[in-house]
Amino acid sequence: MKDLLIIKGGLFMQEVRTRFAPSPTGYLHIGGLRTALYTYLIAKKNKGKFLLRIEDTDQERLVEGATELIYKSLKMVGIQHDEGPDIGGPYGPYVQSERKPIYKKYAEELVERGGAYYCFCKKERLDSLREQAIKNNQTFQYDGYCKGLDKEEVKARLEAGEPYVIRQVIPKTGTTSFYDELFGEIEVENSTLDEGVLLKTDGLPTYNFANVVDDHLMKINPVVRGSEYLSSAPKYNLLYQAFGWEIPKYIHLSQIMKDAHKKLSKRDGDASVEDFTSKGYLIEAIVNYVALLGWSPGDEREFFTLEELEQAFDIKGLSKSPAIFDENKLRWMNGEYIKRMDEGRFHEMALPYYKSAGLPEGMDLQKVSQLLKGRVEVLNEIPEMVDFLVNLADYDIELYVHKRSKSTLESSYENLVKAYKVLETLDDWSEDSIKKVLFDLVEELAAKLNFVLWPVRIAASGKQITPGGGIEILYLLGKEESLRRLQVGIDKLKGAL
RNA sequence: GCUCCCAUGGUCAAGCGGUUAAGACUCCGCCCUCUCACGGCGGCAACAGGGGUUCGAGUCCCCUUGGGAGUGCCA
Repeated sequence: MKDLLIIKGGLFMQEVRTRFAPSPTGYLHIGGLRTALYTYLIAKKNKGKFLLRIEDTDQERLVEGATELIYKSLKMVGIQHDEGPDIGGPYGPYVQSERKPIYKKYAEELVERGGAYYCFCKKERLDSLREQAIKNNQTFQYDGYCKGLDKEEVKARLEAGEPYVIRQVIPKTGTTSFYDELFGEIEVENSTLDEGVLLKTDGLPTYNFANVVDDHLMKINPVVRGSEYLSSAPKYNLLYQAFGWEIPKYIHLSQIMKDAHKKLSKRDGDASVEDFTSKGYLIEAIVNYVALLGWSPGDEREFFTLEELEQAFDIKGLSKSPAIFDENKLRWMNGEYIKRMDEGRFHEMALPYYKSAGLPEGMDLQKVSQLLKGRVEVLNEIPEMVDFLVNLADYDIELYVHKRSKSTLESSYENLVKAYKVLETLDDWSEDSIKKVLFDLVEELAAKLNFVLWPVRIAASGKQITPGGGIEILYLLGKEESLRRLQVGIDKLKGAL
């Protein structure tokens, strides 16, 4: 008896082996990330293997360096494949263009078995057929023109070196069905299926053929892929049957949408994983968020590390309907990750942003980090949050008017003058000392804290909202700059009174 | 057009025949507070429509509507 592995109540009679099979056409985008993640998790949850296969059978769409980008992204995410082009494995090669002879051999075998046939039709003929179909409002299907060719003729034309493709034979009548672990039984009429190309003129297979051959040879089970393959799955089953191969379990994943109508795509801009990380999103937050887009653990948990996902994941929680990517919620989750991060790491990550914001040399950046950590959602918002520490912008004196603190232009002026006086004589410019003299002042005035601190903070920052309060800001600015700014405030108010 | 799939608040989602239909994000209010944020408390907001089946339907079936995917010598 082989191993028994349980997926959604069904039994797996063999080792679980899943594969992520991107085509190297660019960077890994969010949808690809989620497919890779779920595929990986299904393998890990079942103590199986996860492999990476590069599907580069479309030589025209190849993008230089794209495969490396995929390695890089997966590594960043923390997904490690057990077999793949870069690390090898018992079922290689794992790059389809390097498997060319294999597909030819199997395509020929399929012709022998009656599951496929040679086709010599020219592009022009197919184009006009397709045009005709569109005109008649019909689905295009190859008309089987070359299907009836007798063996001798085929042989002769092949020997003459005529270009050819190999097409799949589809039964004219009857139905074909397949079972998806998520969607259940799906049945289609064979008459709606096209006798598509399996092996192209250039000798490379189409996806429709390569995926079946490779998944079988690499012992992939279950086959996990996007729901865009749902409608061609019957054809794959027909292929497995024609070869006499065992049909794998299928798990088709719903899509990630940009909005209700458009699916998330590279063309719409920032949809790649690296676009998000470069904006200041943490990879852990991205992974966590994406994991929950289309999957639910079934309980109230929403924070997961990769390791926790490996434990918790179950295809029962997969959603059949497409999910809309909500950057707003990603922002929130990223903010949560930042809050939970240790201070040292946050400081390290924030440093480059301080640099680009132009924070002064001598400033206590650790303190800045302390103030920011609980307030930042995405790292790239740091520069504008701290800009006031660099320059005091020209601000509207109406900022001094604040109802809750009972601040008016007059009171602000008076309090600023008093604050200036006590601060001017302060030698130890530490947060504690500043706090002490200002608190003493407040006590002396028998006022509310904010009556004094509101105008101080406004004068020190020129902004209505700041990370940190007045005392913290004065401390960061240093005595000289602080006094200068307070004086600016005093002058502004004086001019207005 | 044809084929297939999907359908709970604005978004992510729990729910698997009997619930006051969870929770999270967003938004709003209150509290806390040296501003903001955090935190705490509270609130707005959903079963697309119509037929069945059933004692009883968000949950099962059918139709309609809406949406998505496929329809390539792309994957």
